[in-house]
Amino acid sequence: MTFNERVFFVVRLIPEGRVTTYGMIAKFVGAPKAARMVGWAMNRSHEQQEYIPAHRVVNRNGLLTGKAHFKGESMAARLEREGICIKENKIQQLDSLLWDPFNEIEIVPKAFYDDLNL
DNA sequence: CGTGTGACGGCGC
DNA sequence: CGCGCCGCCACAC
Repeated sequence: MTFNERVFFVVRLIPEGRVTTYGMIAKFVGAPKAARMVGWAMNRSHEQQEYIPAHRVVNRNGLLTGKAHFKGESMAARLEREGICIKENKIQQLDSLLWDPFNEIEIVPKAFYDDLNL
């Protein structure tokens, strides 16, 4: 799997009403210092066939830094519709909503780490 | 090939 | 607390 494919795989597992951060995803896909690339992957996520809940990815402070890239329903509205409370463009109670892939993902595809030089 | 550009984050000051 | 710097790496040109 490529970097983007690994990122998409993780994002697709985020449940409704929960969020995770660019940095956490970057760590999980084996590129801990490439959080920016996760954001870039989210840009490309629209072009994917499968549904990728990109609105559930926020920055480490809970800010909706990617909101400019959502067409139609806004990023904030999508999150609020899932029961998440947002004030001043920021997720409230981030700690209790945070979905950490390292704690939550039990099984990864065999091919997940294939392209990774560990 | 080279360079610029990010939906970021960690660290230093 | 708020900057600024820089590593990171996929991709467009």
